[in-house]
Amino acid sequence: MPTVLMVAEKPMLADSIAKLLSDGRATKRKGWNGACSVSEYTASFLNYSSARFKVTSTCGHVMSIDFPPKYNNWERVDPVELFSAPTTKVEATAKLRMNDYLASEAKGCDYLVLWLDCDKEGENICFEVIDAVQSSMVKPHSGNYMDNVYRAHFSAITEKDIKAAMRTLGRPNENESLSVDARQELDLRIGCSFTRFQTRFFQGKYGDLDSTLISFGPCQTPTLGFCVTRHDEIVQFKPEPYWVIQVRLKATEETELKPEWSRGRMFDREVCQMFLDRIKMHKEAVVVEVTKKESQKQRPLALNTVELMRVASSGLGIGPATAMQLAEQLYTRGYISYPRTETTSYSANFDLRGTLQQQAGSSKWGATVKEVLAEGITKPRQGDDKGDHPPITPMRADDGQLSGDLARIYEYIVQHFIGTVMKPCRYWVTTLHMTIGDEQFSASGKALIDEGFTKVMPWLGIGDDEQLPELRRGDRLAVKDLRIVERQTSPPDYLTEAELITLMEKHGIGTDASIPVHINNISQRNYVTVESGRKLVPTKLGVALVHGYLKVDPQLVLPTMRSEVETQLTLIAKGEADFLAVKNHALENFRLKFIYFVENITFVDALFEDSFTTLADAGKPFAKCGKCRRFMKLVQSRPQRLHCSSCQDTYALPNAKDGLLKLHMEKKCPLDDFDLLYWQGPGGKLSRSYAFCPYCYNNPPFPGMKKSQGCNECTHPACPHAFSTQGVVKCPQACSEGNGVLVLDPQSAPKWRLCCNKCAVVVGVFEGATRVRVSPKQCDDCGAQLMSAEYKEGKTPLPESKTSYLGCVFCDEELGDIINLNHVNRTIDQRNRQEAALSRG
DNA sequence: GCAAGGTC
Repeated sequence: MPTVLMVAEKPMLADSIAKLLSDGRATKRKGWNGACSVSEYTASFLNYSSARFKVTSTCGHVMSIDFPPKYNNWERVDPVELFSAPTTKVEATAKLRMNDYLASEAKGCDYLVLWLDCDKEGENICFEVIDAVQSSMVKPHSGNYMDNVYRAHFSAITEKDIKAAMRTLGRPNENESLSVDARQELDLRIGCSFTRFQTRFFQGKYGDLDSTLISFGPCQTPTLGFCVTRHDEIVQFKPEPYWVIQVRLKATEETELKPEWSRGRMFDREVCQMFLDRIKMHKEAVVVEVTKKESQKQRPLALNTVELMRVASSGLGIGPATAMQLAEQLYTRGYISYPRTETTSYSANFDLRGTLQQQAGSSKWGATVKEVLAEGITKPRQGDDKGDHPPITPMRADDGQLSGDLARIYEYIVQHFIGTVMKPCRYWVTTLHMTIGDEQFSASGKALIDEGFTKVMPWLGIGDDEQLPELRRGDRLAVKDLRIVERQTSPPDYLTEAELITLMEKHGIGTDASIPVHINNISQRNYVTVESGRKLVPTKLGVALVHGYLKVDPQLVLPTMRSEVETQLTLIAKGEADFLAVKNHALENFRLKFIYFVENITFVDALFEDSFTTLADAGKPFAKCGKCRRFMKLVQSRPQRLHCSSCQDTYALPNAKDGLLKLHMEKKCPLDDFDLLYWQGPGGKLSRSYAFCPYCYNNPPFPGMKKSQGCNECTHPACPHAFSTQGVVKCPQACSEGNGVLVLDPQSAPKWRLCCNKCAVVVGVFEGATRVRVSPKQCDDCGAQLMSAEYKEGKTPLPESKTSYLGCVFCDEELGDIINLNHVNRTIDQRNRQEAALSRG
């Protein structure tokens, strides 16, 4: 009996496929990588009356593309090289060990059936799976491995579709896969080369440019472009005055009517005045016609991901990335169906009624649901079936466990679902046509006929205030007021997140899964900020960048940058163009663009100069330069650095966020006379800390030393700050990075501590001592340097209340708690646990 | 430290 391995794109799909194909008889077990599951059953296959089936999955892409490690040095590698550098494939998610996992499940299998999503990415993952399992599977008699590899083509996760796909297996499509390979390589080379170049060019050049990374990408940059384009429209907008005739009529005893003038806006006051003069003697308006026609507000289409993100942002004030995290949670907790889908149409056998019934007990909309169930469901509008997943729908009722934004997202999904099976909202639109003299005016209002779905989505409903008073042809209304009003044309508002999502979708920038990532990116990179109403306002960095591209090469920021490449890639997918030819052509095109951009960067820089202050104008005097003995300034915007304006030098500094940087007690480096500084990382008392010389930190003084090292790693044989004098003992953890040494942290009083100069180990010593020193003498037993400590009278924890101590803190058992090794042990425990987890995996 | 695309 042959064994057939079947692989889906995600665990959930593997489960569904196995369940459908085995009519629910499959047995399920957890895969050893912790993420996937394996379902097994027996059924017929090809000409075999009986075959053993194993259904499992990947978790998206198995592999990801990157440059080999030696190209990851931003200092040494010229970014233009990234257009020709080799690339390698690395596992997309290392901890899942997907290659090993798939290979182990494939052992002894005779056939492979690929059930990856039916799109280009899925086709590409097919070949990643093939690469992973090929050598583990049984070789076919023909000798050609691919003979036993099949591809299932399905357009919905329904019994009918999945079973049909199983009956009509095809082969994986290499061209489609190649088009994705090309896309990946282009994105990598283009994105990384531009990002590295512009980051290195601008970073450190300006004082208030707050960004450690100035990224560029074929999706994120056009996304930013949309926001800046709107910003430009607002800034460039010139308000123009215009005039209208405004009239107030007495409609009934209590109500007034303010109809609109048929000529609308007049951009010439004199002309407007002329019209007013012609009619101002009239004391009445005459109703000349009343039209009344029925209109409808359409129900929503079944909910997909992009629409959920839009509503979350504009209606609930929840950003797309957060909205998707919440939706993911609702899904894993069983409240809603799979939240990543493009489909806006329910399949023919979708249990609308059953889904609706689950909501009948709700205190919020139970009554409405019962009405709909009693009257009967209205057939939903016809949406688009993309064949991926069913629309997002509730799967079970709220059991009171949901709160906050999680509950709000859930409630919206329920309301939206109920809305799709209700009637449209019907209303009358009444329009009154009136004349005052020869001028025409009109007013229109809405009156509800049937609220339909707006009963459950009340914010879309028609308000009572939209009604007009009952009037008939021939009615005369007294003019209460007639005048010219001056107004101004107004600029558009900043782009909302919801509008941005729509623009991205329209131009094919990103996918439903990646749209929130791109929006997050441009905000985290400090290109835009999210303001009230989730409006996206570009920062001056965002504006300067986009204007720079527009000046040098507008294509770099236009939405067509992506779509034009996509068009080319589709030719590969269809087999109409050669993979290498298209890829190389696009690469060469962007390589030339890159070179041109580099050559013309001064044009971009000119815009930066207008927006940002130079280093010399920024920052505050901080520490003295060893060369000129003048104060260097500390520039605090990220990445923080020191700048000497007289020497025109800039020195990089330790750059973790929230760390503490200060002068090191007015001490100087004996090598270069620079003021020494002291750095404590963001973890407070548990993080590494050390003294360092800003010059040596950037220009390692001795062979074997690297950049970014402090005095605690300096090999100076005699300097009082170097580890040769301040080091106490080899790190007890034998840290992986090499020969770690515990070095006295010179500014740690009163919680004195030793920090390993290689790893995260921290040892507390002599807490409360007024003075702690490392002695030049060594312990005869263990070889550690002796340490001395001094305490104030009455405040000493030392044995026999002594106030001073000299000895080996590691051998002297009398010291007890005065030496605190807790953190060492904790670090070692952590490491052991990690290693154990890895070897188990 | 970099892209965009899958999904956990």
